Amino acid sequence: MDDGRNTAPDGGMGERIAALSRLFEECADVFVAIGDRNRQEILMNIAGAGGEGIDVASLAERFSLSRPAVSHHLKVLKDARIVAARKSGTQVFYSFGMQFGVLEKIKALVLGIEEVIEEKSAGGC
Amino acid sequence: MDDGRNTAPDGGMGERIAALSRLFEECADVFVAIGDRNRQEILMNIAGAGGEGIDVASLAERFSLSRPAVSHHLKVLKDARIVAARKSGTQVFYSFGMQFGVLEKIKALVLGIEEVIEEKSAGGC
DNA sequence: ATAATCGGTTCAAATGATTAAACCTATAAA
DNA sequence: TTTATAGGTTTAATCATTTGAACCGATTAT
Repeated sequence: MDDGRNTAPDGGMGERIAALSRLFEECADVFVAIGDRNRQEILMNIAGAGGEGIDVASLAERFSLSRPAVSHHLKVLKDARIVAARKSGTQVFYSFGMQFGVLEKIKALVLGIEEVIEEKSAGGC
Repeated sequence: MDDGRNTAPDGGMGERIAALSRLFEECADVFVAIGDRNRQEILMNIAGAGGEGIDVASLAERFSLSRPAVSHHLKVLKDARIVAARKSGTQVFYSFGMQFGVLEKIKALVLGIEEVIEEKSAGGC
């Protein structure tokens, strides 16, 4: 039952695609988060801010963006586990922190894509 | 005004962040493309379709999506160099083709992120 | 030639994302 | 206590994206 040529067979290739699909789904919020230009620049400012991180007001005044807008983007980045928030007094310092399995998933995704591409060029002979 | 604490940290780190920022910007359209759930599923169907690819009508009937909608998503994926289009008669077959430097840029991005993270944890002492 | 099919494009409507003002909570200082 | 500051949340407006109907060009068959 596994001479799988086309669509999505139950055998080897289908399983691989299914795993890849799962990874894509798990990374969706990350891609949405880092696909936006404003959030990319916010993220780069956070990344360049040193280990202490950077507070929201300092970020806001760099982008001609309102604080609520920056706050919203920070929430998107935080929910995607791309940045971490550390509270200190009345202010909140955001720091670059993709290390919570996010990077590993992206790396697994890239690897999965490469495998599928290899499988394709190998199956063409 | 700028005593080098906030904006673009001096020396090596600033250069690294700048390079990372450039990569982020170059990958933006890719992230937007694969951040969308519909496009992810379309992409997975293309990836599981074999080397010949899959035509638009076949894709459209799998998603309870109109053909123009699918066509739109395919354009987004194609513009981001994630899929390739091959014309055959009246129909167009789309195939998975991230190999036009896209994957390399993502890998460079991941590497750059890892470097920044390492730099951060090393610079804390 | 006409007719039929496939798929891209245009356009307007619906949906979703971004934005800033106003407001609320929490912490710090007076 | 009161006052001030930082930042998150809510709301309403604006903007971008998504969607399908209608249409168009290209290709194939009759």
